[in-house]
Amino acid sequence: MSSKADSDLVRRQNRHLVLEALRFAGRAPRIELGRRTGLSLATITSITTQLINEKVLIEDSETGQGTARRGRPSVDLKLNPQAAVVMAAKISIDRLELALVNYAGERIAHEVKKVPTYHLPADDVAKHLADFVCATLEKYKLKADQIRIAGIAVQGAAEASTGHIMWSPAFKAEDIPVTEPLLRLTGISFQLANDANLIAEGLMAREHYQYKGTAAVMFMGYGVGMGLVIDGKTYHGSTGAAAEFGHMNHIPHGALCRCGRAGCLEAYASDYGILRHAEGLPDTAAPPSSAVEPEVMLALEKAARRGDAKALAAYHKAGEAIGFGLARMIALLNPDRIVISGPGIRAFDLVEPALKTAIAEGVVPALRRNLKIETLPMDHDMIMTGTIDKLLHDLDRDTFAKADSAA
Amino acid sequence: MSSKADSDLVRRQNRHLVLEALRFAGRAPRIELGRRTGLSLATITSITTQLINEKVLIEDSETGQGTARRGRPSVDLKLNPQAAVVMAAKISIDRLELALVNYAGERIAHEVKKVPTYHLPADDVAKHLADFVCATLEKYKLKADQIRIAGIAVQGAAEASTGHIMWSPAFKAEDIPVTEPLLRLTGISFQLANDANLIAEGLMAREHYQYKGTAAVMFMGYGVGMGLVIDGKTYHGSTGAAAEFGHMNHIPHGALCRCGRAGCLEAYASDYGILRHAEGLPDTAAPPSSAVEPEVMLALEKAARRGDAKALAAYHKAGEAIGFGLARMIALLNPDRIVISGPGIRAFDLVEPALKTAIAEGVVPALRRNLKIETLPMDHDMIMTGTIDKLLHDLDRDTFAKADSAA
DNA sequence: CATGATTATTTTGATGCTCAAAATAATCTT
DNA sequence: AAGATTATTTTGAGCATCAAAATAATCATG
Repeated sequence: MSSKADSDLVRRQNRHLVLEALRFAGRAPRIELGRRTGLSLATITSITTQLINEKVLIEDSETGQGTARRGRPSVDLKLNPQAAVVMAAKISIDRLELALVNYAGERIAHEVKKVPTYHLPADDVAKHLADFVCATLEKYKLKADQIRIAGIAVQGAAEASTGHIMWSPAFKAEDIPVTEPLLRLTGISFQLANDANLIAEGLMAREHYQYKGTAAVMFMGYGVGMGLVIDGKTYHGSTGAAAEFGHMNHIPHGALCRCGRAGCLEAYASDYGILRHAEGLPDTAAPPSSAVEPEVMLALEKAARRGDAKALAAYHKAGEAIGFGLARMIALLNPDRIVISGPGIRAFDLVEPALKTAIAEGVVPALRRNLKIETLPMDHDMIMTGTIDKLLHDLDRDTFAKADSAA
Repeated sequence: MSSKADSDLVRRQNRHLVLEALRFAGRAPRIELGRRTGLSLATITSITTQLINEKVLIEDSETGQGTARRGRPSVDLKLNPQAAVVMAAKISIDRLELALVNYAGERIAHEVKKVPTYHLPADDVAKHLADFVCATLEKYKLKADQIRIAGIAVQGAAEASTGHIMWSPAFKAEDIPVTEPLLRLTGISFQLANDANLIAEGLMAREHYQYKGTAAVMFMGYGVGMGLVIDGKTYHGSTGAAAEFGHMNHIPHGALCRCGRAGCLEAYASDYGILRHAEGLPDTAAPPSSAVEPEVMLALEKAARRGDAKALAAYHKAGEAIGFGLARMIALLNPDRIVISGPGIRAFDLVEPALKTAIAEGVVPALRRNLKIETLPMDHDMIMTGTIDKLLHDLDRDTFAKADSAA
């Protein structure tokens, strides 16, 4: 089991509790922190004065609501924006994105750079990113050592343990080293993670900052992805590349997938899979090397809504694939929630009937009795938001919850 | 996150550490407990004298190895067998089993009762069990309140949260209430769990008592089951009925399963599924209502080994089904180990080639690079052993690690 | 406008836990 | 019988939590 406990552990855990409560509430007086954490006011005083001395928290005299009640007025505490700078990056097709955020979670910067990613040699990926990072640091007059924590979100299979992108729709190249060269070129140590995992993390963390159960967050669009939250924690698998839902087999020896294998769920339910079927191409037709243009998918939706039989059949097939995929996931994990999002959700009404039928056919009733399936409109910023949430949370836990965080 | 920490938590966790070390070692002197737990000798003395006063531990003066070294001789500590009595039950087809174990893990009793389970009305299940429990208690001159913890293992979908057996091959009836009537009739509060989960728990717990990663333990035989260990802890899902691997869909609209649905993995890979295919019956042929006799399966194996084409094809199909099922699980969870066991493992050589091919076809290479697949000969006692291990572990954590366990 | 009521925070003293170091215990060596 | 050696216990310091008491900073009110 876990390791030995001592008074250090106690303080660390309770400091973390206070920081978490404050991150959730934004600002709160000591008495409310006591209520939220269950700690006595004496302890809250002890912890907060320490944190204030370390410049992790600040008192905020602006009374906030003019609610002039009698009695000594409370004084709000909040996270000190100056305590740290966080850098979050996002790699997607033909586009790099970078955000700087202060410790209070306020965005300092948001930069975008267009880079033709697909044909980039593996070794150039980190170079482009590093250039972008350095330019941004310079623009905002920051030194690398002021970045207290940094992370990168990428679509596809990201291996956290090695810091390599094993495979991503943004690149033709495979097994791309990222974190090691970035550290060398910029002096900043980045964490690499799959974008779906990060969205799931962000989403569930927001959910009253205390989601406890098991949930799957699925994305449909150019590809099909999934982030898993198991017993309240995002699950990353043994190498950090879990929940490859899009490349979970749907039909043995089935349709040809972008990844070169046959029968993956994506080959039926991603943009190109749907399109291929709607166009009457055989399942063995090679997937396109670049993303399907949004206009093309919009046109296909319109056709389906006009009643075009081929288009409808393609969406039906996609719904069936997703439904059986989810059914298999449910059989294995018995989650209490499924959240479906992604750009493809625009056409969710077209896939939903087949999806529901497939789940009904593929899952033992006992397992779907308490299951909630929700949809969530896609917001492209969710990836950045999730990444930032995770980084701030890690910073709270691993750095500022420790007693000597002063630095 | 977790709740507030105080000195109580510290003591509880460190007591647990000591108990765990002693359960693993069997017996050990204080100095070794210090080494194993990382706690100072002063703390070990404090904790152990307390535990000895509470009669949870005892000193064992029998020097053990006659290794007469110089210096003050160490004195071994061990778990006090008298500290508690644990009851473990197992429900399988036509058979109830009961074991009594003392706190040191030594078996006090092992009773078996033949009961024709299949046609039992739902309400009689708990009655039969209760009678058996009461008779056993009487035989060993024990009162119900001496049983400190009790658990039941059952094949099929057991819902821990409600204490109902949702569905089991042992019963025609469904949704059978178990723990509630048992408590009423015997005064003992049982935990209900799926047998595969319990085996997984026992297996991984033994593994140096510190297995940390993600593993799947699969069983093949009359049915197909799975127990999941995720990040070092057995995973039970939101209602306690996770890892219904046998009823994970393999082929949409596929072969008829015992559970009434179509295309479940079990319909291809369980004894009856293999047999049905070997006998040339259609996939829609109704599964038998009772277990396939072991002799029949042995005969089928022999036929396959003689080169009988139909038998070979049936095993091939089973291997493919299991392989794709595992491939899907791997895509989702990226485990670092898969352990395959169960009575069906006798014929593993017959299914293995197709199984391996299916995994190779169905899993992204990155996810199987570090994956270990092992087989383990089935030992029917594993279920009992796993149940007992889990109960003792729970007892350590929830009862004896608490400071006032004296009772 | 001074005094009391009220609410928030800090201080104080008690208690519990771990730990390093010193003290004790129980052996074997010589 | 006096040392050497190894295991355990005792002692005193340090740190954390908490309940209760003390203090601070307001509003209410006669």
